[in-house]
Amino acid sequence: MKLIQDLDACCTPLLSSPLSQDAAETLAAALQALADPARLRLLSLIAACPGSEACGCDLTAPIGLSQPTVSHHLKVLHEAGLLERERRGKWVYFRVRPEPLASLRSALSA
Amino acid sequence: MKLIQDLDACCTPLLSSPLSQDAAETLAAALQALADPARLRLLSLIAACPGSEACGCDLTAPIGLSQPTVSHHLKVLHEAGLLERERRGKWVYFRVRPEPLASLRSALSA
DNA sequence: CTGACGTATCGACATCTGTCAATATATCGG
DNA sequence: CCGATATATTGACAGATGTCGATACGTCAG
Repeated sequence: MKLIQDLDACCTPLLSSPLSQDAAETLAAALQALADPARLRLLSLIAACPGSEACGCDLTAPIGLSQPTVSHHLKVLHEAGLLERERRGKWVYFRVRPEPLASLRSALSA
Repeated sequence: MKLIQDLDACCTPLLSSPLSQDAAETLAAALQALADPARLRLLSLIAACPGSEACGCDLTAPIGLSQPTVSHHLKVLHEAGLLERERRGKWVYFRVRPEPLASLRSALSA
């Protein structure tokens, strides 16, 4: 399993030099985490909340998927480093981490 | 099937407002086209060639996959608008189109 | 026309992925 | 401790995806 943490380290801009197999796998894993409509909507939904953070309990209804499915997508985003996760009592709050998105943007440049 | 052409039209920056289901599907389709190690390597390989263009016949060996598989990936990239395709005699040349990558970068911004 | 070569398509297959219902785990209020 | 509520995990399943060998298609040289 590729670690998405080191996107910066691994990924010179896509169009500037040929990617190694390893770099390609790392970058692909990061893109894969984003390449799902439900996950994109979750990210944008959370980003639109005050403080760029939202309680998990407020995310199931607007996405229109079952609670386990939403939980699954949140886990994928969290493991990709795109979301911070914080437990407060019975609730779990998620906050968008903008850094990996910035890394992705520069990896997709010339 | 989502048309990736209208990425600009559809996709306000991810973190600026909640995505509609339609916009999310379009953006996800574009990301999906990129989210594969072989395709990323093909893109970067082609971009590194003089004129950002390469003959298909020179792409199979460095990628290390069968000819049908490489042809399949090139088709995916072409249908996503990421590659131009031009036949010259028995050869087919591919050129990187930077525009959709730029659209993706801005879609992944705040 | 024929053979050679580059490319595309087809069919098959294993694997991955998104989804849900059922169930487990965690936390709190009383 | 108990019940209620939020969240996570499990198991199952259908559909998508990456891969290959075999084969078809296009184009050119002779």
